[in-house]
Amino acid sequence: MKTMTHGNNHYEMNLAHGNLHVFANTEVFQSFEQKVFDMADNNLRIPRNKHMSYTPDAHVGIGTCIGTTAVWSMKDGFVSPSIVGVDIGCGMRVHTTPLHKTDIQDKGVRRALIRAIEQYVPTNERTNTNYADIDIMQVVQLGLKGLPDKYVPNEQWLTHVEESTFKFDHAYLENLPPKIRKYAHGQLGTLGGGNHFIEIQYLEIAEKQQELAAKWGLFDGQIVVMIHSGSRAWGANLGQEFTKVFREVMQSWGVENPDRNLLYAPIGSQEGQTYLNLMYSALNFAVSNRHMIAYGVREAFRDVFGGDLEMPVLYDLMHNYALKEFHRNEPMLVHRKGATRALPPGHFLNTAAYKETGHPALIPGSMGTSSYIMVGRDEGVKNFYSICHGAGRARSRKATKELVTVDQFAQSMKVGTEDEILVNHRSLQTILDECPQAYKDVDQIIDSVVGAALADVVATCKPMVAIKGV
DNA sequence: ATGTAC
Repeated sequence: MKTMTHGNNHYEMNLAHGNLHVFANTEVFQSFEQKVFDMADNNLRIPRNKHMSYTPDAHVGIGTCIGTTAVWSMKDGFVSPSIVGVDIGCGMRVHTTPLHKTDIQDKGVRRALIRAIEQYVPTNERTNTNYADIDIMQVVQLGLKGLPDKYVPNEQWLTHVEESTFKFDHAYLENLPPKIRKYAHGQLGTLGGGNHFIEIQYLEIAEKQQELAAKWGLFDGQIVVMIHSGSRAWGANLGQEFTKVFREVMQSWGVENPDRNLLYAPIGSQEGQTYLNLMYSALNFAVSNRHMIAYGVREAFRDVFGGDLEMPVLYDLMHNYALKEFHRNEPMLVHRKGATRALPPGHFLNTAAYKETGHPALIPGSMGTSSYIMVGRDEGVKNFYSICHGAGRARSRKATKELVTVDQFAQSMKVGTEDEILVNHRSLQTILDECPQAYKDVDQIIDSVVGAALADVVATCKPMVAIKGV
């Protein structure tokens, strides 16, 4: 196997079935296990691939590694539910506040915020919202534009997002899995489990980015709310259903891959079209879910700090999807599975509000560590403007529970000190598999991305409160 | 990831 280097932190590996680009610093690159490269090689067996890459947070996933960007031409390419991932539309959202760090340093105030947020945003399995005036079928068809006006505080909530409506052919809704509607309405505006979270953080603006930060309405010491959630059972049901559909149709075509969990079909096939169209319904659910979580968080902040507190959206964007994008003079299907789009200043794909500056790329850390607000660079073109989606898991949930003690977890949350990061759980045991020790060192990941000239850090977000589901 | 489960 031959490995070429293209400048800092950019490797190109010549695998048996095609080339894999890897963006990582030396330390991170050397830490990858062979399994992730074998997995890439299986993915490269899919014909006519235009680009396949790993960001530094890459780790083994089902069929395809988390941290993959994979591109095909819309004309003769492939679509893969395995390279979208099971949590379709999973993504990040940040809201700013006028508050300063010192306003919530008091633990009593922070505990009041946790209690208030939990009143509006269900965080436990099987706890639901009850927005009687929301029609869930309008939401999955029209995204944010399918929500009643009363849940849209102002126009800005519709413009500072990757897309307010993901357009698709609604006729395909006839092919929805039968059980998908069952819990959908009650799950809109709920957090979900696993790595999903709501964090209250304060900002440290990067020295060289004061001007851009000010343009985005950010200031040093500012309190912001970061939300990580997805399309809940709606996307999971679609993912499951189409895994079955694709496996059957691949069998009937006689298509073989060493990994039975790696499923794909031509974009132009009936199965490919059905999946692509319905995937967009999950993206509409996901962005609306994060919107409604944010709406609940805003209500909670208003209960604590007064009814006129404004919480503008900074941005909402996803890291699990396949989008049709125009690159290299043709329409391409860009899969991002645990990879974040980071468009540079002036790029035509930017939403109008961020055309001039490039949009905020929102990168979560692990619990108890920093998160980052970044901005893409022109050089990102070499990776179709994809950067990391977070720290990336370093070990499985099971292995984490065996390795890390609750005490070690508590220490990393600074429990008992003035700077303790407060959590909504009585015991850390419940969420031990989400401790920072389960993840790679996020600073190494960010260093890899910055060093590869894919993006720059605008602000570091330091956690003060972490709200997790189960 | 998912009121998980060929």
